[in-house]
Amino acid sequence: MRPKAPLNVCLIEDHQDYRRALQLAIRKSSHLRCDLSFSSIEACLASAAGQHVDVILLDLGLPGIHGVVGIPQLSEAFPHAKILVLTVYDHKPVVLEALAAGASGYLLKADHIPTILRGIDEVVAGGAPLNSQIARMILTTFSAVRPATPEIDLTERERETLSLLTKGLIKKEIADHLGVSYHTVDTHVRNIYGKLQVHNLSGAVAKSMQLGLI
Amino acid sequence: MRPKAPLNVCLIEDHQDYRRALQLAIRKSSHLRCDLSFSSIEACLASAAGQHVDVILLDLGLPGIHGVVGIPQLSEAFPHAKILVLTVYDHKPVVLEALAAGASGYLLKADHIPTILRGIDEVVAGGAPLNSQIARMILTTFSAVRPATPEIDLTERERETLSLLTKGLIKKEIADHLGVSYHTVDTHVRNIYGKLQVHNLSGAVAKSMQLGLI
DNA sequence: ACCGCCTTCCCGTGTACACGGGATAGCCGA
DNA sequence: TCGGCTATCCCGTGTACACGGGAAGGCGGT
Repeated sequence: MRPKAPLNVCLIEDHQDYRRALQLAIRKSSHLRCDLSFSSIEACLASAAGQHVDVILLDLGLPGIHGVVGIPQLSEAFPHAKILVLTVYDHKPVVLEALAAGASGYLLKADHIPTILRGIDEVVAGGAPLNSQIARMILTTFSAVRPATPEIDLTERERETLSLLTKGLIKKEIADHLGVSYHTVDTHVRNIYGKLQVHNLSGAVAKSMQLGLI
Repeated sequence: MRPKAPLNVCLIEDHQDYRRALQLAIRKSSHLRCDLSFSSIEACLASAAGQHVDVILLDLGLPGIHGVVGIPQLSEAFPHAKILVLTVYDHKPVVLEALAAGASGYLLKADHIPTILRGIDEVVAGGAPLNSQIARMILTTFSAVRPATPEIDLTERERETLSLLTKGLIKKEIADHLGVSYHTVDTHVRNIYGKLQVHNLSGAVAKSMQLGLI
């Protein structure tokens, strides 16, 4: 079941107490090793470069290089390592950035130690351990992209108009873009309002993006 | 910590043995009840309609109505229930369909019983328990869509304002909502324009949604 | 103590939008 | 052939917005 060689876990976490506790907990698992532990990304890159690392447990709110910024650097320095974010931040932009930057999982410090240990194993096994709140955030973010688009059928021109609106153009610019008059665009927009049941441009843009119409 | 009333869990699973085992395991948790257990969606809809259910553990490969198809029907019959998929299927289309149809979580039968029990609690707490393989699938599916977000830090008020804008409210309504004057909202919006480099509401809404700022 | 940032409020001008009307023309299916 | 849909164009009125200015209080950091 377990791989024969123990997994090398590297900690990057600036809170001494939490880091120590984590390190101790990890060391209790016979299949895990945790000899690398740093309070900043710089320190890790400086001291651990070239070492074999399987999993990096990374805090985000670090002194010096911020975790999100450091993810690509860590990926480069430790190409085989999976990066598992472990932080208190649960704000959407941070989460999305971290995952986009290459993190393989995202746990919160509110998660219990056993959950974190399980996360280490899961990430090595090719999984993506996510705190369930984080998972929900991601699902709601992307469920916008694929709702069973309930019968809102815009005409071709309306879709074009909407698409240009979501680029921030004003009606006049859209008119030029489509080679029609301002009035035509205005009419299209009115019809869009009717179909989307909104009463202003920002509402139309919001709704169309939520419904994945564009 | 625990809510006083026990949570009602409903099982829909056609494998007798697995269902029994699950039911026993759930009943061992003092805060969970599991009196409803069916081998098909039809049976569940026929017998349990109107009952109060907190969580539905749903298998997908069922005789009769397939799980994915049944999710909307279950949502309608049990509006308050969270649907937690528990199946062997880990194929992407099935997973995405199930989640798009309204499932609040997706676990695999390979997950251990304690994981499933934890999933029940998480889903009730508003989380989205995902098997880590499933989570990875979702991340890779959507990571293509997401460009690296350049750091845009809005203030709290700006975020609130933006959030209300994406609901289609006009400035005056936002002012009322936040309990401030129109002028204040106007100022916030101006600052948002500066940070997002746009010049109108629809552009701000579009950009913030593209960047996942809200 | 001071500076910078956030939040709050205000004035005024010009512009863009929302929406009530209306119209013409082409295309397609009944 | 006629009604329905789409696309195009137009007028006019009232409203909302964009943005130029200005200012004051709070709060945190130096």
